[in-house]
Amino acid sequence: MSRRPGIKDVAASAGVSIKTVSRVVNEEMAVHPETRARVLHAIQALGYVPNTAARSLKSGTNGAIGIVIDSLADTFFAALVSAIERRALAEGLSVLVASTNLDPERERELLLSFVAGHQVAGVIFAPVAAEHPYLAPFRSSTPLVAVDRSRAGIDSVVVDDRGSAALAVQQLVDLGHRRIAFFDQDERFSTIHRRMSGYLDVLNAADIDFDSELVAVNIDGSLDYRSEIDRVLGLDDPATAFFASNARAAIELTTVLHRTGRQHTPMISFGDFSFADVIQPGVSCIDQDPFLIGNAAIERLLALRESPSAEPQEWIVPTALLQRGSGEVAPFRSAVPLPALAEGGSR
Amino acid sequence: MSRRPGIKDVAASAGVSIKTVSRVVNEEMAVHPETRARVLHAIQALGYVPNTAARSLKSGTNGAIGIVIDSLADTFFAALVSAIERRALAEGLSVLVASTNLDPERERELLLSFVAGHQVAGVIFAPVAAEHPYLAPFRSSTPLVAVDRSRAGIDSVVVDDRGSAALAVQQLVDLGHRRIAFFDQDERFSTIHRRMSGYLDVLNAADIDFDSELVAVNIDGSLDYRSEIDRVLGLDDPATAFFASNARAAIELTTVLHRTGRQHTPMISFGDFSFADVIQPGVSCIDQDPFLIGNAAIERLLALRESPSAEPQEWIVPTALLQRGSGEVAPFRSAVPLPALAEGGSR
DNA sequence: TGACGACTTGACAACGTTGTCGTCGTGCGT
DNA sequence: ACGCACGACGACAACGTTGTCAAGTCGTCA
Repeated sequence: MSRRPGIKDVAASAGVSIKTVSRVVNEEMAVHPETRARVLHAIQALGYVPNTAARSLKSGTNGAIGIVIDSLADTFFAALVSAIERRALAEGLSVLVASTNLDPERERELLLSFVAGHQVAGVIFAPVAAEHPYLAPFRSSTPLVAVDRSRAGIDSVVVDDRGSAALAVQQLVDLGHRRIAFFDQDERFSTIHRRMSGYLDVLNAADIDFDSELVAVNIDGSLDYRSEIDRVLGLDDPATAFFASNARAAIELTTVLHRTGRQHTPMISFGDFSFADVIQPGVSCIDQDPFLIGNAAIERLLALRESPSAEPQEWIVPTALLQRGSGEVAPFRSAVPLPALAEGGSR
Repeated sequence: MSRRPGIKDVAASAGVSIKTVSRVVNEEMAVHPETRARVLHAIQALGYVPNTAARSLKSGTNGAIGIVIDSLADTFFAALVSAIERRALAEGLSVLVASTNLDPERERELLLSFVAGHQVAGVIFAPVAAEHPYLAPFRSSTPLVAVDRSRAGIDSVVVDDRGSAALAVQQLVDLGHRRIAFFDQDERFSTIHRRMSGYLDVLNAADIDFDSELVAVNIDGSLDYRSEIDRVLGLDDPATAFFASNARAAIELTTVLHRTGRQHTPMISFGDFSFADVIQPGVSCIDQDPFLIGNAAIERLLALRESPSAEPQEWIVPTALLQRGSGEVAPFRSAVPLPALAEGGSR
């Protein structure tokens, strides 16, 4: 049979030159209405669809924005991509997604493939490696925006990790907690490092000694939450509350605590998750809205398209402490007198 | 400054012809090792990355597989895409994702853009429209696989909606339930239509009259779960159990029931969701594994690449009824004597 | 009437890569 | 010594589209 119809076939069928067809397709003016109608009819009849590859070869850009994230199976990133896609659509841009699975080498491949290979109109990525020297040649021509984790010299959209974490921990301290477990510390994420700083800030300000026994360290994602939880709750001076440094940890914590009948253990999570407000008690969270972050990221990217040589900015997206119950509970056996707050929380 | 290095620059720098560079990049044999080394060195030095657009223009395919789904914010689809991406990566294919938001017109645009515009190596899509006549010209050249919802004449990967739903409803009937609410009926999805058939199958076989009062109808996603739940529980002959026809409905049901203190109302969900096994009682589910479906879909797609003219097949991916508690409860006031089962469920 | 501008159209090159084919040299068999 | 096969490489066209530029038609104004 015949191959896909190309612009040539349309031109022949409409009795015009290929350039005129091109003009019609691209909605350039200066085409006689009658000619346009003939061409349109031929396009319709043949089912012509312009070839994207040829188009972007010619124009040097492919009208897509590349997104590189940790994993699509992560609901935070899935929602992030969804937000970006919606806005990109309105802008007439399509979306190219790929996951790194936290592998810096794969990150490199993907970013170079997008920027140099596909010549995307811009890239939004959750950085894995500490530095991305290989992106330097493209800085001036392709807008790059880091999300979730910031990097020096690159436009970034992040939340105030340190401050937000401090807010959460402060609430626990105000309720009388002195032994707050930190789940989990993970070398791979600078965000978590900053959240730890916020945690330490509060302890310092409240004159509470930092105890590394209260920190669960996650090596390559292989932390056994069950046994770590048992450990910190079994210390001579046990934890009276949990601070989950990320949603994944919060989910694990919640699951284990519920399964073992300790669902009333005070806890606050950095990062919301579905059902955090359904279970009893509701899990109090620092809410890090993926839609907000996604929208901010693509907004920044679109701005960079206009003025490519703008200085890199770091955008801080606001968070909120959602008080749902789990984080508004004083220690069961408190050594200090409780303030009026006690049970129940606000809201 | 200088523009991005092209194959010509590499050729000049290495002192060879562009064709030789092409050979090295594509790992064709018949290149002298020493020459190859020179070229490789030049590539390294210049930071050359081959242009994808030109490549796919020449070869007629772009080495990507297109995925068209309802929405990335839906965890089921996010996991599905994640599974497909992993397998595609192993195959050296990249992934192009886009959401329809259930708009058939947008589905059409996306599918045509992928198949005709981008000339993808294959498409996996969750069909929205009842028919896709515009895909006919590509049937022979581009592998197409429908997921989640099957369509005549197109390779499909689905679960046995009718049988699985029947399995769940049967369990409720076996426990003595005669008034089982169906949440929700939604015209837009044929899967839900088939699940309804399974529901009716069981009622018929058990000689239970179908009562349309027990069915919550969702028009364009605007169902008010809260009031519908109140309605079916307030009937003269009220519902004693719920069958959620989809995960979204299950989440809404669970949320409302928990918030209103009726969390022990018997219920089974078609479709698992996170935390279904954490809350108390756990929500019994028909488990429809997105990874299983994703893997099957891409496996079928890869097979179609080998033999493009194979007859369309419908693959049925197995489901499992996860008994977690909520679906193993007899009616509170049962008109019939209870079998030995009673409370607690198996597992 | 002639010239000039506005509008419409087309021929052709170019984008960066790969496929086709031909050339050149070298080693081997006879 | 001659021919032949084979390995290594390059010149050139082609993929489908858009940008550049020139050419054609028509109406209008002096």
